[in-house]
This record gives sequence, structure tokens and C-alpha cells, in this order.
Amino acid sequence: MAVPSLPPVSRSEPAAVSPAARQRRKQSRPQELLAAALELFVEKGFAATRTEEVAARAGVSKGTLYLYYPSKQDLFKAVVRESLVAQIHEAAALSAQHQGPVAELLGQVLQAWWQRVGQSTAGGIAKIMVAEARNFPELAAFYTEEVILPIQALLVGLIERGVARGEFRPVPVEATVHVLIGPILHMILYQHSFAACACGGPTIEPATVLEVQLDLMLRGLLAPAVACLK
Amino acid sequence: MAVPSLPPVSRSEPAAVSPAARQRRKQSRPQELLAAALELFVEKGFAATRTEEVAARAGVSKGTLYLYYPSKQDLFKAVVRESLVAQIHEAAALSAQHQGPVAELLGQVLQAWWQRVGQSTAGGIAKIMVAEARNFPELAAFYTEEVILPIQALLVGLIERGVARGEFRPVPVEATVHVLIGPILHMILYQHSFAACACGGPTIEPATVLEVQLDLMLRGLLAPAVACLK
Amino acid sequence: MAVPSLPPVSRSEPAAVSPAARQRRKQSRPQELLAAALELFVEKGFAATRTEEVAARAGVSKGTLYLYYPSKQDLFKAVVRESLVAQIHEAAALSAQHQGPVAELLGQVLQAWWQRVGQSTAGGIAKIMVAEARNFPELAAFYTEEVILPIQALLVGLIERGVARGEFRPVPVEATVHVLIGPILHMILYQHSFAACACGGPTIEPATVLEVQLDLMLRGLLAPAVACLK
Amino acid sequence: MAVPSLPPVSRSEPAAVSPAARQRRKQSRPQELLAAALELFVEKGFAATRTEEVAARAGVSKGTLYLYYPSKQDLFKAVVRESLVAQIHEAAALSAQHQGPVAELLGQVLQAWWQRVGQSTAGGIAKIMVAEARNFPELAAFYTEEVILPIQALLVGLIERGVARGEFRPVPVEATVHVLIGPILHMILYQHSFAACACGGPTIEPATVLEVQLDLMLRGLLAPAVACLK
DNA sequence: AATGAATGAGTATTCATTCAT
DNA sequence: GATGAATGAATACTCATTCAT
Repeated sequence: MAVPSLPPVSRSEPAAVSPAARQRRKQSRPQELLAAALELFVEKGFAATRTEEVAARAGVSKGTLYLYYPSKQDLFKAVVRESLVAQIHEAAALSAQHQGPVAELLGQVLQAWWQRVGQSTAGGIAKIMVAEARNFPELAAFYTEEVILPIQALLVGLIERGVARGEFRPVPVEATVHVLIGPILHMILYQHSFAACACGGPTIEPATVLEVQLDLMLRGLLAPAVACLK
Repeated sequence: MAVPSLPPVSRSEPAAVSPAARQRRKQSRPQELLAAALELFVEKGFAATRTEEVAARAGVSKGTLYLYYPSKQDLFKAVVRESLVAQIHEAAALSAQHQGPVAELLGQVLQAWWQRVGQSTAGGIAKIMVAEARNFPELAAFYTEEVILPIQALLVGLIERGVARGEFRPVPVEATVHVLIGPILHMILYQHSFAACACGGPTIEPATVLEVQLDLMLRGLLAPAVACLK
Repeated sequence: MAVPSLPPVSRSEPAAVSPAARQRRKQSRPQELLAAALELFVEKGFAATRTEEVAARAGVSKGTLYLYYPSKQDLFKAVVRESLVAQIHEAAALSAQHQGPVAELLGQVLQAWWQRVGQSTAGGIAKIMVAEARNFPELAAFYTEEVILPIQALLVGLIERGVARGEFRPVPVEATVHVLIGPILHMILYQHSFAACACGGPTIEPATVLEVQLDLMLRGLLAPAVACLK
Repeated sequence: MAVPSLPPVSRSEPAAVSPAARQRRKQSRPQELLAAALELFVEKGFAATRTEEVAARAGVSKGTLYLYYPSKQDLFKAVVRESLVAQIHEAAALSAQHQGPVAELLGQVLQAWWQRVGQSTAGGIAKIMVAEARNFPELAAFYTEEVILPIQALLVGLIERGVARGEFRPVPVEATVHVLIGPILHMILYQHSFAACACGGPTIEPATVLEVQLDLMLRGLLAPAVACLK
């Protein structure tokens, strides 16, 4: 069974190049897995996404996925952290350092959210959560804690600042936040559901909708004196 | 427990009563099945709802369900027709016969929709469709045809009427409809997802939100002259 | 429970015309059911045939079928009796009364069997039995008793008569019967399986096959002196 | 529970032996599954065989079966390829290289077919196909293409060769093939249906039947000059 | 006699997760 | 680290048979 002299061919190949490349791949694995998972979760929802397909799209085997994320739910949480939580911190920072009229800042925040989240695949996460909250309460709790409450706090702060400055009429703050979020969320959900399956419904032009929303809302929000001068 | 005097009715026509009872059961089955299905679909979504559980909740066996609806998808379509399509026709009728200021009518329509649909279980259908549209394109097409397009047409008509009467500023109509629907839809979706799983997010007071929405939107929508006089 | 005076309405209608017609239908029910059952059993096999479809094709309800035949297996047995057993008796009678060369009689019997059974739907019963014998041993036993053994006995008798008359070479009788039946059975099975599903196999011309079979077999069977004179 | 001295064997090469064992299992799985499937299909037919039972008989779980064959129909096709198609190629090769009297070759081919296919479980496949052709047209088409047509072509070639050599009388070739196949097929079908369920019919002695068939057929087939000299 | 509503056992296929290698 | 073979629970839909009317 002894093989006296192996041909030298097999020696020269795997030794030199691989370790670095493998290292590089190894370090980017989590990112690749999260990217693949985000795409598939948004496309099919949480329950209907197969872990094997996530692994395949990331170019690894099923087993490897479980090496990095111990369960499908953990994978989902990681996707949310990667895709949304960071954006929220940025928005919070932006609005903390802002000076001047709140109306302007509000517009900037909504626009930025639409561009960074709504336009990207990450927007689809909202659809997933709406769909699966009741079936996966743990995910719902996580998402509420990490996404909904921070966004809520951010917008409540903005409205209150506007009212305090005399810029906005005094309004029920929380309800107003809800109204403010509604149209943009509607647009995001629509894009990731009906618009994505070519089933003949009305098409949406996001730019126009956003413009109309800001126009309508700010007119409604601004204190009477300011509004009628415009 | 004794029943002293049975009414003579049941004696004289034994043939007549029994078929009637059976008939009564047969005729009420569809309703009972649709009610059970609506509840479960809204609770768990379309894919995650088991037909057997629907049957059980309606108090019949699995086989009986299939006696009335040939497939899960057909059952779902029947639920949609029963729960939403009728409401839409009513709203359309209401707005067709209305005379006077459109702003008032618009408020009535949104309020009615909230009370008849948003408050009831039927509102959850919107959540189901957002969640499953991409996985069940046939259902998405059906829902678009029967629900989305008619509602869209109704609201487009209202806005256009308001603009024609000089009551509203000239606005991009379709985008405005989208903005108009957004907050109320947001509220419905929220109630049937996060709010329903007690996972600690912000609570919503529908009455306030609705009031704020109408206030904000109408202020933004009304022609300047009218708005500033208010 | 006494019904003192039935309204005369119900008297005038169903009394006059119906009873005779109903009687006529009632008497032909079994025939209609058997005809429908034969067609469907041959088309789909025993297990794959639904009793409801049999009833529907016969123009009655599911329940009525069970009024005449207490189970699917009983229905099948009735079909066999109706379609095959009678034919066998006729063939037996024919060969009992025959005088003269057996070769001639053998040809007549096989031809008749092909025309009366092979060509008709009833031939398909053989296919069903081959297919389901192991899954429904009770049916197999019934069919063996009522169909296989009588046919076997008939043909064994013929061959033995031919040998006794010096017309045929002395051959192992039972094996010869098997060989004799083979080609005609093959043809029947083929017609009711591959030929019936248009899947591109060779087509068969029954007349030619039958002719060839008789030619080959009789040449092989006849005593040398007779054969070489032909 | 103490293990005093573990053999050093397991230390030196743990990597080498185990993968081989696993590999061995993986490579033999398809064979084991096909063997189990063949048995059950022949026993119960295609439709009545449960995939779970196939898996169990092969000693694996339901899921494992689907790792190797994506559907029941694919499993069946694989069984046919494994059991029949190879045999056909061998028979074709045999008859292509044969020199000398065709009568002799024809006998060899039929005998070989009986021994290799008729005697083995594989013969039961013919029964399955006769039984299910109309219900599974795709399988029927596959079987026609892969089994029926090649066998037909093989036998047509043999008869034509015999006629061309002046060995056989000129006969309608295709019909003759049908007659030739009939008895042997009859025997195969009988063995896998009535004979297998001990329901009291006539028993068959294959050796005798085969002998009689060859005897009868060749006598009938040979050109007169040759036949009468025998 | 006739109906047809109701039943519930039975089955192919999918997929998250594990673990031996 | 990485693989992928193996598992088995879970689910829509069918159909023979029953029985109240």
C-alpha cells in the first residue's frame, strides 16, 4: 500500500496561494451569508426561505451556515442588525447635531430613510416583520426593541422640538409620528409585495409620492401663521 | 329540565322540520367556514394556516371543508370576497350619491373603512396579502383586481372631484391617494402584527391617529383660500 | 303521528305518470351501474376508480350505488359475472355440441372470444385482474374460480379431444393451453394499456395477429402427416 | 467502563478509514433503494407502493430516499433502467454477433430473457406497466421508448433475418413478433399476479411452457422443406 | 327507494437541524 | 473549519363508506 514516490505535481499547488485566500474568504463569510440571507428573506419571507438556499447563494454548504449562525432566527437577527440598526444610529446622530428649522430636518430624515433603506433591499425587512410577527414573537420583540422603538423615539423627539420652537402646531405627538411613517411604509411594503410580482396593480413613483407626502404633511403641521404665508 | 308543553307544531309535520334543520346547517356551513378561515388566516398568515385547523374551528372535519371549497386558495378568495369586496361596493355607492363638499365625504369614507374593516378581523387580510403576494402570485392578482384597483379608483375619483370643484389644490392624484391610504393601512398592519403579539412596542390609539390624519391631510389638501379661513 | 288529512296537492302529481317510469328506471339501474363501472374500471383500474364517478356516470347518486352493491368489490364481482361468465358458458356450449375436426373448433372459439370479449370493453377486465390480483386476493380468488379455471378446462378439453382423435400431436396439454392463450391475451392487455394512452409504441392489427397465431399454432400442433400435406 | 488499552490503530489514521466507510454507504445506497423499490413496485404496483415503505425496506428514512431520487416517478424510471434496459442491450449484442441458423438464436434469446428477466423480480415490471400505463402516461411513454421499442426492433430483426436466409416462411413480421412475445409475457404476468397470491388457479411449469412454445412456434415458422424433414 | 352531507384514514414531498467524517 | 448525508415531523387533499333525512 506504500506509495514510494508521489509525483511532484500535487505538491506545488495547494500550499502557496491558498491560506491567504482562504483567510480572506473566511473573514468575508459572514457578510456573504448575511447578504444572501437578506435577499432571500425579502423575496420569500422568513418562514418560506430555506437555509440551504441561503448557504448555496453564499457559496457554502448547509453545515457551514450553522457554523456561523446557530439557527435561522439568529441569522435573521444578524441581518436586521447589519441592515437597519446602523442606519438608525446615523439618523439619530444627524438629527442630534442639526440646528435650525425642524421642518427641514424632518424632510432630510425621511428622504434619507427612503434612499438608504426604502430603495435598498433592506426595506423589505419591514414586510417580513409585519408578516411574521405573530408567528415568531421572539423576532417581533427583538425588532421592536432594536428598530421600532428607536425610530419612534427619534421622530417623537423631532416633532416635540418643532412644537417647542413654535414651528409646529401643538399636535398629539405619537399619533402624528404614526401618520408620518404611514405613507413611506406603505410605499416600501407595496414595492416588496405587489409591485414585485407583476400582477397588474397601480404603479408607484416614489419621488412623487415622497414629495406629495412632505408637502401635505408640512402644510398640515406648520403653525397657521407660517403656513398661510407660504 | 322538563318541558311541560311542547308546541304542537313539531308533531304535525315531522317531515318538514328535519330537512329544514339539515338545510339550515348546510346553508350556514359556508359562513362558519369563512369566519373560521378569516380568523386563522389573519392570525397565522395564508401559508402557515392549516386547513385542518380551519375545519376544526368551524366544528367540522377536514373533508367537509373540501366539500365547500375545492382548495385552500379558493377558500382564501371566498374570504376576501365575503369580507372586503362587499364593503368596497358600499363605499363606492356612498360616494356616488354624495352631494356637497368632498372633504366631508373623504372623511366619512375613511372613517367608515376604519370602522367596518380596520376594526374588524377583516383588516388583517391586508397583512396577509402584503406577506404572501410574492409567494402566491395568483392570489396577488386576484386581490389586486378585486380590492386594490377598486379602492384606488374610488379615491382617485374623490380627489379629482375635489380638485374640479376648486375645493382641493391641484395635486398629483395617484400619489396623493397613496399618501392618503398610508397611515390608515399602517395602523391596520400594526394592529395585526406587533400589537397582536404583546411584544412591548408603542401602543396606538386609533381614534387619535385617525383624527390627526384627517386634520393634517385636509389642511394640506384644501385650497389656500379655504384653508386659511378655517 | 297520524296524519289526518294530507292536502290533496301531493296526490295529483306523482301518482299517474311516475310509477311506471320509475319502475322502468329502477329495473334498469343495475345494468346502467354495471355498464358505467365496467368502463371506468377498465379505464383506470380497480383501485383508482372512484365509486362516486361510477354513480355519476350511471346518473344516480353515490348513496344509490351502495343500495345495489354493498361495496366496491361486490360491484366489481357483479361486473365480472355480467361481462365474462356468460360468454364462457356460451363458448363451453359451442364446443360441447361441436362435431368434426377440433382444429376448426379451436379457431372458432378463439375468434369468437376475440370478437365478443377482446374487442369489447370487457376485455379490459383481464388487465385489471393482472394489475390488482396481489392487492385484492379475494377478487383474485373469485376471478380464478369463475373465469380462469372454466376457460382452462374448456381449452384443455379441446386439446385432449384433438389428441385423442389423432388430429394433434401428443403435447403437454396444460402448457399448450398457456401458449395458446398467450398471444391473444397479450393483444388484449396491450390494447387496454399502451395502445390506449397514445404514447407512441407499435400499433397492432388484431386481424393479422390472430391469423398469424392460428396459422403458426395449428401448423405446430397438427400431427406431422396432416401438417405436411397442407 | 475503563478501557485499559485502546489499540493504537485508531490513533494513527482516523481520517483515512472513516470517510471510506461513509463513502461506501453512500455509493451503495442507490442500489439498495432500487432493490427495495423493485420488490415493492412488483408486489403492490406503482400507485399502491408507499415511498416510505421503500425507504424502510432499504433501511433508511423517508427523507433519504428523496436525497437520491427526486420523486416516485423518477425512482420508478431508475428501477426500469437498472433492471431492464441493461438486459436489452445484452440481448441486442448477442444477436448482432451471432452466426448461423436464426431458429437457434431465437431460442437462445427467448430462453435468456426468461432466465434473466422472467425468473427474476424484474419481470414484474411488465405487470406494473400494463396496470398503470393509462394512469401514468409519462411512465408509459418512457417505458415504450426504453423497453418496448428496442425489444420489438430486436425481434423484428431476427425474424427478417430468418426469412431472408430462407430459413423461415415469409410471414407478417410485426404480427409474428407479437405472437412470439405473447406466451412468455403471459407467463411472466401470471407469475406476478395470480400465482403470487395463492388463490388456487392452475400452476405453471415454466420449463415446459417454454419448451412447448419454442416447439410449436418453430414448427410453424420454419419453411416447409425444413419443417417436414425434422 | 334515493339522496348527498359528513367523515377521517391515508400519502408524497419538504426542510431545519445534527453530526460523523 | 467545512462538508453533506441523514433524519422525521409536518401538511394539503382524496375517497370509500355511512346515515339522517
